[in-house]
Amino acid sequence: MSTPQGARARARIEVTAAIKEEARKQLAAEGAARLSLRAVARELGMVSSALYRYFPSRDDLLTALIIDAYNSLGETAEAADAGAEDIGPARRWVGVCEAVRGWALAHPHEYALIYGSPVPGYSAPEATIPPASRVGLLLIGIVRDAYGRHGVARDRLPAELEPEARRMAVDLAPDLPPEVVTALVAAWAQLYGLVGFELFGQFNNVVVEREAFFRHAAARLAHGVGLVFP
Amino acid sequence: MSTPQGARARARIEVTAAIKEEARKQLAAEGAARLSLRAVARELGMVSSALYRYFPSRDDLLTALIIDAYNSLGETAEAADAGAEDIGPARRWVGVCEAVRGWALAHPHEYALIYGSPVPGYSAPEATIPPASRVGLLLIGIVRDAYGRHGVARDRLPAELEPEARRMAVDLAPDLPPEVVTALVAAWAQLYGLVGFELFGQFNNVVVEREAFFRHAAARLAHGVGLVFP
DNA sequence: CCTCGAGCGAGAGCACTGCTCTCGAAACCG
DNA sequence: CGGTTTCGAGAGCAGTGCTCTCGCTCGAGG
Repeated sequence: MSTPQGARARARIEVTAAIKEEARKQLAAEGAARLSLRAVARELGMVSSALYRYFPSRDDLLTALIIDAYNSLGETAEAADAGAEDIGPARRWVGVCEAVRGWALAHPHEYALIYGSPVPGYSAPEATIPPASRVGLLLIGIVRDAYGRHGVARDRLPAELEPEARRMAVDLAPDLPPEVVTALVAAWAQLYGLVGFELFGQFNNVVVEREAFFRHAAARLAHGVGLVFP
Repeated sequence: MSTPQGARARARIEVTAAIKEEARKQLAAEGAARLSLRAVARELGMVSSALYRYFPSRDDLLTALIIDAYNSLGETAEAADAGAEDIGPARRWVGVCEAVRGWALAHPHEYALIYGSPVPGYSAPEATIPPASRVGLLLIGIVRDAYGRHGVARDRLPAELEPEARRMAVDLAPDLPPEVVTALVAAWAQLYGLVGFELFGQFNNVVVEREAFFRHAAARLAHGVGLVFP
């Protein structure tokens, strides 16, 4: 599996990678909607129909880019948290949030591809689910660590949400209290609200010092899931 | 201005409205990226070039739809809050949030148009700013009312954010304390994170009882800006 | 070693898009 | 009434995703 036998198989891998690379370049430059199969093929010196030997449709190419983007974001977030166990859970949380924001600012079109409006008529295939979960799992892990070491603050759930909260806890983090898991899921979504508003221009003429604003908001999110600063 | 003189001016208004209506229909059915000028013209029994007498480009038509969408959302939110002064600020806040979510679920493609990834190469014109502000202003108004009547909970800002917080307060709500305005702006963005995640499928296989989950999250947002339930 | 099928690139072509230009008819205004 | 503006129709351009066919070439099986 790691060593393709023939020259043909090797070429296929290389061409596939070259297509993705060129597509990613166009995505970064122009955005998903302006990504053109023909332009990618042109840039690679092939004819557009040849590209269909590698990706059955434009959507499949986009899906490959989506998976790569999720993994790139996940890797960035994980790298930011690596070896940071001793700075305390709240700081780790804020660090991961800042890594997500930083990645989004550096790759706006890729961020838009995965967290903006989904391409119309396009529904994410199964293969995107694990890469898409990486940041969420990382955040869960931070709270789990905190819960195990110093405990976390908790507040009560309304009765109507208790069954759902228990269900989410079983699915996502059976070792955490349901009210914490609920807060975690909400904070996860809210994080992307903050990033998206900054990225998509909703903060224009509203927030100027965005980094400081974001850091503070992320710290409040941490507080909301029960993490405390030492 | 209210009574167009000639039959020509009247016809122009009617045709413009018909174009927008048909475009909105296609937008709702297929999404912004698949909205086609030619298809709109075809459906209206005109030829595509005729449509350019009314909208100089596809982007201009989209802009008109964006403004309408902002106004529709704003109207819905304002209607939900109308005459609700006596249920208390926290309940009013949650009510407005639920109205936003309800509108988004009812008009997913229009929501994606205004709060999803911006159309590539497209930057929002001045004319979209006032309609886009309606929900934000409504939320500010609720907190202002609460502040005037019973006061709001406040927590401290980090030093690095104080100048920015004061600046935002001057711009948005000079009568509110800067830390409340800061929390308000963050909550405003976070609200759209919650709605967007639900709408764009990020909650699939994660959150099931979405209405109850959202109500709870919105209540926590209210708490975050200092509103308390009676 | 040779052969035959599978993989591959090129090219033509289809149906579609946004947009421009021109032309003739209709409506408006002095 | 006459001149000007406004409008719809049509043709056309450059671009898109995608399909199909045609040869060439590579490589696995006999």
